[in-house]
Amino acid sequence: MARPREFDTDEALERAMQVFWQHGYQDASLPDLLDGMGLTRGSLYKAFKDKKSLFLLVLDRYESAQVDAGVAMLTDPANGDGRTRVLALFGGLVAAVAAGDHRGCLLCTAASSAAADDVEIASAVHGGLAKLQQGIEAAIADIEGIAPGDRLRLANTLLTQYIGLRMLARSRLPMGILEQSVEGVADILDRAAR
Amino acid sequence: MARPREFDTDEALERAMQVFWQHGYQDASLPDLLDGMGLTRGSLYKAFKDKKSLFLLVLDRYESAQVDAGVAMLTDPANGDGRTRVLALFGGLVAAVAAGDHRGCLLCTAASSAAADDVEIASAVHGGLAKLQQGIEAAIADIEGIAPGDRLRLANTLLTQYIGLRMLARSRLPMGILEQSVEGVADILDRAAR
DNA sequence: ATAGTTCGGAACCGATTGTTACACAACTCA
DNA sequence: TGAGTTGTGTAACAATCGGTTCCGAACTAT
Repeated sequence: MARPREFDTDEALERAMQVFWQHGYQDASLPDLLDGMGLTRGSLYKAFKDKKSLFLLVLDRYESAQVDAGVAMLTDPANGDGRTRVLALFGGLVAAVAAGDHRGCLLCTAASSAAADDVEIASAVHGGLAKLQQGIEAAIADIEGIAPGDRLRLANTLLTQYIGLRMLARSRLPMGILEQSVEGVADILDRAAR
Repeated sequence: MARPREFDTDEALERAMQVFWQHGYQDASLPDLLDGMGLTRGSLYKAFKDKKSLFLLVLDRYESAQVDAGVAMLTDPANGDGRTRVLALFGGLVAAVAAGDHRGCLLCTAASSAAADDVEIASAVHGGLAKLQQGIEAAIADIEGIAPGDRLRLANTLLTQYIGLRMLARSRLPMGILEQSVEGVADILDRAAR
């Protein structure tokens, strides 16, 4: 009935996520996206409406890929006890930076930018972070010695730590913080568990 | 010999800081700055060279005003013991947000934006954060029961916590984290001191 | 008075922003 | 094969960006 699409929508979305992840919502220019996605203006607007709609799809993809993977790791008993799983989350973060990944967290970057003024974007960002929050809380619940009443507060502390570290990862600042952050988190966990 | 400046340079710089604080370096447009500072293009370029030079002056002002004030509070024994001083830092942060201040941290915002690619800006940002790091470490040194070898790591953990909280403050997300963050920090301190 | 400097303000620069319009190509279905 | 439909590619859009340059007016110091 009509001409078929010459590119794979899913793959284009994946590439768009990489561009937004590196540059943020506003600082990712349309030429940046077109280059990264490998298509032209006409195709992009035909397939994804406009820049904001594309970003909302990317946020959704990020949540169902990156965030859900982290939550799955935090909640799967096969990965060890709760303490091990939490430390694995932060260890993965440090390892990524050591490997040259300075993109930080797509959600955190969006949350602190002017993009957060948009209701739909803010809502999507909030959903992703809340999901991560619950993942951390679930892992904490699998650590012995931590009172149930302390779980939420501790989870919030760790989520804040996670956000701070990902911002530092993005900054490329030689503060020497990331290198010993896992030990710092381990201290928090071990001293909370008594 | 010449016509005197009709505006106060210091006051203009203060207003410029407010604009950059709220919008970040890139997202603060020239009209934004002109409106906020209450002067015209000709005057701004005559007095401050260009946008980047103005921002560097603002970063310097931020460090010698906001950061130094925080460090002074962290290091002055008149404000109580080290624990009290650290908690006051975070308490002030929470109070500011509760009062409607969602500007976050000028240094943190700059650090995570593309402005950090500029060497001079990155250097100034690093200097400010390092100063804060040392202030926190000094306060920790005044807490009994914390081994000297643990101070730096604990200071880094708290600085990360501080950065994360200020990013959350900027996001306006209703995560319910800021409200109980002081208790979370108190837990970290109390459990580290044994 | 005069030389020197800064003022506010407008005009303009080239570049970039996200978006739209349109002609053409490609495909399916009858 | 031809009609109908949709994607592709490119040009052009209006708006804004940061930055620069000009101007007559205002003012001070010599």
